[in-house]
Amino acid sequence: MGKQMTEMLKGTLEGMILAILAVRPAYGYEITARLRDEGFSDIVEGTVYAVLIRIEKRDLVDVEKVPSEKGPPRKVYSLNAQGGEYLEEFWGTWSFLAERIAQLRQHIENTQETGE
Amino acid sequence: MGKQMTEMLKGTLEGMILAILAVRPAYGYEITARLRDEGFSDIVEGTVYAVLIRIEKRDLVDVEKVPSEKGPPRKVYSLNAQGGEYLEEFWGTWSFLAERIAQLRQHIENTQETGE
DNA sequence: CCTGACTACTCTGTACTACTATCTACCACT
DNA sequence: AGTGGTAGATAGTAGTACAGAGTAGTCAGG
Repeated sequence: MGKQMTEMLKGTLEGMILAILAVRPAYGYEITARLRDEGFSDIVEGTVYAVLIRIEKRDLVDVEKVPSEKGPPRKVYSLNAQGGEYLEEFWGTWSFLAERIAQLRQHIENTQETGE
Repeated sequence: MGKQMTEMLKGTLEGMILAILAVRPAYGYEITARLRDEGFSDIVEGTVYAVLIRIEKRDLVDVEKVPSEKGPPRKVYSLNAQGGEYLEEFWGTWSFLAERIAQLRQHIENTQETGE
């Protein structure tokens, strides 16, 4: 994983996982696989589990143990009301940051064009 | 500063500062003030200086001491070639992440509409 | 003239938190 | 016994927050 990406994931990975859970409940291994499919190719499983444990402790998700055909039972996480609120906050924070950064980028492009 | 914002700044603040320097050279105090103007109202000076020292050590910027009318001499930072490359990388990483997150958000909205 | 208050400016040290790497361990089927 | 799905622990690295110190000018009041 690139160093820049690693740092950027701090503060966003948690939100992304909550967002995934907002679509539908899922378990750790599945979430890892989905993230990998979406291009976060070398995300570490341990990282995802750490996030899941954290959000469970903060009571942002409900947990249900479901037996799987292979291996130990899955822990299926689903977003609860509190988690929904937290996710809303996340979108707010993210939007703010993304807008500022887009602005900065725009500013640079204008500068280069006009040679300010 | 909100906890979520604090975490999100990890990995992005550095890029933002480089982006500011890409527009024109600047010194620490000035950068802090500009960030504050743009809405990052409670960013701490010490945080900015830490980033500046780091990017100087990594040789992403050139430094010039300029006497100021008030107070100690300013350290004016300007982006060098290597810093420019690094900033390009940053935009790449950021774009990737921002796109995925936008996709996730879109997905949630669609889910809510159609009740998938 | 001198002192103290205020502003501009830089830098340092400690604490907190998140992600990574690596490893352990469990379970079921072949 | 081996393979693949599944969960978790631990130690290490790195970035930001916060608090505070230090330096160098200006200006008001005595």
